[in-house]
Amino acid sequence: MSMRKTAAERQAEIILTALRLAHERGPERVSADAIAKLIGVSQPAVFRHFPTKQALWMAIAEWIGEALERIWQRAVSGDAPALLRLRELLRQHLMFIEATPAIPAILFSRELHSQNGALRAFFVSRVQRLGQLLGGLLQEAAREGAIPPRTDTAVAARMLLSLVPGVMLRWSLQGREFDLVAEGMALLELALQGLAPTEAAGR
Amino acid sequence: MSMRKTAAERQAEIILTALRLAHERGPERVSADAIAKLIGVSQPAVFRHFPTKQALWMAIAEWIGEALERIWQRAVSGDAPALLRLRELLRQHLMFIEATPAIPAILFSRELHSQNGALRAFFVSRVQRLGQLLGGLLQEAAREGAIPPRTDTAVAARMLLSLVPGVMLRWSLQGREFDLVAEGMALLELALQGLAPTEAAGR
DNA sequence: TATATAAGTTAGTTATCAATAACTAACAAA
DNA sequence: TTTGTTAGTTATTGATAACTAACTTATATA
Repeated sequence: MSMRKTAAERQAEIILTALRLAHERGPERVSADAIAKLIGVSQPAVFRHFPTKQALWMAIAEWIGEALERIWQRAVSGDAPALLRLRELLRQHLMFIEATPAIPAILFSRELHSQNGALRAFFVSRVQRLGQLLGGLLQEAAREGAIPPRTDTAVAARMLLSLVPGVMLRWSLQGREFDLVAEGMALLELALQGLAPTEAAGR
Repeated sequence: MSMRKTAAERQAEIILTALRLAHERGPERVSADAIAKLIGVSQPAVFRHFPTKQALWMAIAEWIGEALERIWQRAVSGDAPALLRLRELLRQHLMFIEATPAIPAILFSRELHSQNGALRAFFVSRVQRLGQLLGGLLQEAAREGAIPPRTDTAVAARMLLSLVPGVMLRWSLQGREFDLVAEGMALLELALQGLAPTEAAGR
């Protein structure tokens, strides 16, 4: 009957269960009690591994942040043309979100927006990090001649940085009834047309 | 000491106070008790005017929906070129959101995303309504020759429909430290460049 | 194999929430 | 001036939340 686990195992279990709950019932319903019941321990056991609820949210955020960083790094480092790498980065990014549906729920949650300042700061830093990566790829694309050299890559990066969460929000609001990756990539292509050097080179 | 008000007055007062609380403390903290304390009545008085909490949220949503509809109508109906009316519509839309900062808080709230199905359905219908108006303006613009006639106006409308909440989310996440209207309009211009008939006609 | 320690338990506390029951005071119209 | 309606009250309930104190047991290793 003794199903004791190491702290590291239990912490991972708690984080994954919290992600599941955040998606299924909403971030607000991620309670220590709900997690405990799902993994088969008592409610205070959760607080043994995370001293406060806020600490648990930070651990969840870091889990997401590390996963995203791996995805971004893999896409950025490559020798394909910059615009292709940018497409691939956003495609992988959207695929990860589709596979981890708790992310929109957490990103849009009040836990983030009004309650937990540290959590918000962490996500802001991740958004800015993505902005830097996109900006860098756009600058490379400008040097490669794939987009006009006069393009304001900072504004263009911020446009993509708005487009991605925007389509996520619509996806979340409409009950995930359209294909997030397909829709996101379609909107990306349309946005990139505006940066194409000539009418014909939109491809 | 008797500060009795008519039901209509009290209902309006409750809705406006709820909007204020949704912004200041987050939609989750919009409790009957908090509202009651702010307007100087007892907590059950709130439930006299709205039978359930959900009914209050629906009334809040309808208040927002009606305000937006007025703004959209004013911008759509006019005789300026369609693309100018589209810019004006989105500018007025963003100005209203800047003046009513509870809207992003509610739009991203769990109240909307996981809890209150009727509320979510209402906001989805409002988003679709905006999509129709934008799509209509883009079709007009295509007929006027302001954008290429082959443009897929439905996809373009959905791009704008993602861009707007996306910039709202970034604004909200970053603690409203940039100018929502200026940033939104800058991103809109960049997005419209992609639809411009020729390189030179980007203006 | 003893034992320290880390992983867990039971049994609480305090706070906040939506909602209801039972009642009262203001008011408008017949 | 009576009478029905409506806006309000106080008091309470039942859930659910985060968190804590005090105690117990599994397990790795000296």
